[in-house]
Amino acid sequence: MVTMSEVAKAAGVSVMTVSNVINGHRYVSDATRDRVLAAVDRLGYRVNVAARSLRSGSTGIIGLAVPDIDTPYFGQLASLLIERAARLGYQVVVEQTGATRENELGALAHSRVRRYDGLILSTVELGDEDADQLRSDLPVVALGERLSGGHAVDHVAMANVEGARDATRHLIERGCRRIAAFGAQPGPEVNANSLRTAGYHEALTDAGLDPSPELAVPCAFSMAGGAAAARSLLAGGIPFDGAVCFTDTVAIGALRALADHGVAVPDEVKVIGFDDVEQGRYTVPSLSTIAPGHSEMVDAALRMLGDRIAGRRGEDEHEMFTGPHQLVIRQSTGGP
Amino acid sequence: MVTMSEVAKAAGVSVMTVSNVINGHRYVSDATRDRVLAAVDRLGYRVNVAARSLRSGSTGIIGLAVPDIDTPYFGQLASLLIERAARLGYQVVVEQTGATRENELGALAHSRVRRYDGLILSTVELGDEDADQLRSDLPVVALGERLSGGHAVDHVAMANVEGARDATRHLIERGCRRIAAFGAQPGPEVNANSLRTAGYHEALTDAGLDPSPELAVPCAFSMAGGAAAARSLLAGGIPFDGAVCFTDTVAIGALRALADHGVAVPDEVKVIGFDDVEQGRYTVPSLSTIAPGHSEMVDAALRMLGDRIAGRRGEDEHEMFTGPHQLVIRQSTGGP
DNA sequence: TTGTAGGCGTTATCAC
DNA sequence: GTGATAACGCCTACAA
Repeated sequence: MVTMSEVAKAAGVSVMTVSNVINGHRYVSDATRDRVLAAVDRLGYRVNVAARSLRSGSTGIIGLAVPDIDTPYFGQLASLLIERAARLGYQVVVEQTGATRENELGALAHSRVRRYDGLILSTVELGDEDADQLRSDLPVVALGERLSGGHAVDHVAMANVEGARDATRHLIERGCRRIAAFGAQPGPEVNANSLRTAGYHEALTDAGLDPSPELAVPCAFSMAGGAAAARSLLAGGIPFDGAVCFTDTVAIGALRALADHGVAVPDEVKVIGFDDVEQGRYTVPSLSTIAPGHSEMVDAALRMLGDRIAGRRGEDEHEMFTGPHQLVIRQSTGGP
Repeated sequence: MVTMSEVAKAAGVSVMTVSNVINGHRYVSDATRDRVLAAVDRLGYRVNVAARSLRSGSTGIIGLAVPDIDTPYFGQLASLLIERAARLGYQVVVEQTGATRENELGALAHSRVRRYDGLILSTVELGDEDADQLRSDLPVVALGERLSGGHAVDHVAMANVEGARDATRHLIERGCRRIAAFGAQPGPEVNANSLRTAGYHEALTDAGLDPSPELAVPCAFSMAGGAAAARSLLAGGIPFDGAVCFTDTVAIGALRALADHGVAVPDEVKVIGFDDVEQGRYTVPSLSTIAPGHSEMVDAALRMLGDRIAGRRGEDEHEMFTGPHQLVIRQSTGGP
């Protein structure tokens, strides 16, 4: 392993001069710089980041903890984050929690966190009761909904209520009267399910429609979940003419199940998702959805993390950002 | 930041004893161990990996360079790799190259590589002419096809020729006679396109069918690419009754375009993909495909990397592994 | 403009 | 069983 002192020896200068050249500091003559760079090239010297980290106290690495990266939503999130972080000079370690509370806590608690300058934690199962754990010395930004606010974390959220409300309202405007909600799960907890359920109910109530409990079908946020939810209604003979799916993956699964049962979308049932994953442009029919402002969310998360790493915000000042949301109309609700 | 020496002081022992406890070494009495662990807990001590890395010379980090992680194929690859690597005690830094040769080389050349114990490089644009660059002091495993073999790298590949041949043969057995290839690009280079094209031709020839150049449509390995390829045939009025798509994403795009043109799959045209991404189970119709043995490939890559990191293989001994492939029959070719 | 000394936190070695 | 010491490679001060 080539070290600075070997380069220094080869170039006939001191270690410090090599360091200055490597880090682009001033006060190095052109001649010296050239000699050093030549030696660097010749010997194949590369900075040892471990030593640099030890010295500087920072690692240049951000952790990203998500349930599973092989999922359209989290894949897109990770892709954006890695790209933007790279521009800021950070690399990203991806941890998969499998959406278990245990692993989400693990991402915080494990010794490995000493490796990160900051952590972006996409919480799914982490609830209010765990918020204390987030008070670590590690800068953390929570990305998700399972926190009711007022907690000791910076937080980036989606417009869950408003998005689900707009999606439901859109179906109502398109003439639907019996609108199912796939992924619904009313409850006191603050999470994507309950917030979107609230938005769904809000739109129904605003339109003078009665929420029918049998149309609020809980399901996993996955294609399999969406397919199962749709099948359960179809098999039960419960009529519906619209489906608000709480994620695009749920919607894709629902489209699949509807196709299996020979139900025409959008003619007999209109379907809308939530997330605006790229996939939705290519389903048959293409999928209407709520775009939750991924790009803005990633930017906000990085900005918050950067501020905190740099100590630009006090221990007890916490920021909150909600992504802008937008209705995207495609074929599954009668769009072009 | 709590250090070992603070813990040592609190527990009334030396730093070395703390280190021994942390690392589970022998020769520590139970009483001492308990005292140390209590102090660790009380002070919230966490190992500083930078210092440990500096000392040990290894980082516990593997790099994974892929074109874009927000893609079903690479997402699945990354997910599997992160999971398996975690079990081996490694974390994974994901780099996105955008499939440019420049960035793929960058993943190798940049100073940052000193951060990795090893690198898994999913080559797309890196060709034979770059193989020399792979001769770095960093353990590297190439995952992909753009290398003709005999090079100075460990290499994990897919059964491209055989997979494409089996896919094509399957369409022929199902009665197709004018079979398009979306993503085809014959040529002397060794890459996924040309190898799969070769397999496609092989199956046609074996069956006594003439490869018709107008049916070999080059396209990007993406949904947009597949849609464009299918549209170009449809718009050109070129008849075809089968389509071998060189990736599942291409196939999903093709399904979309066929649906737009009112072409029934599988009745009028049978479609098969390559990769077996989860998505393909939920398309309408569900997608027949070639499963390339992802799991085995990831295991092989990690094993090779591990061997090399541990120095269990000589500088000039290089290994090569080809994943097992399997035909998966779903609705798009008349399956259940 | 260049060089010297010291320490970041950890662990291997070797005494005790 | 436990502890003192010396590195690992780099960079901030300070000195020359």
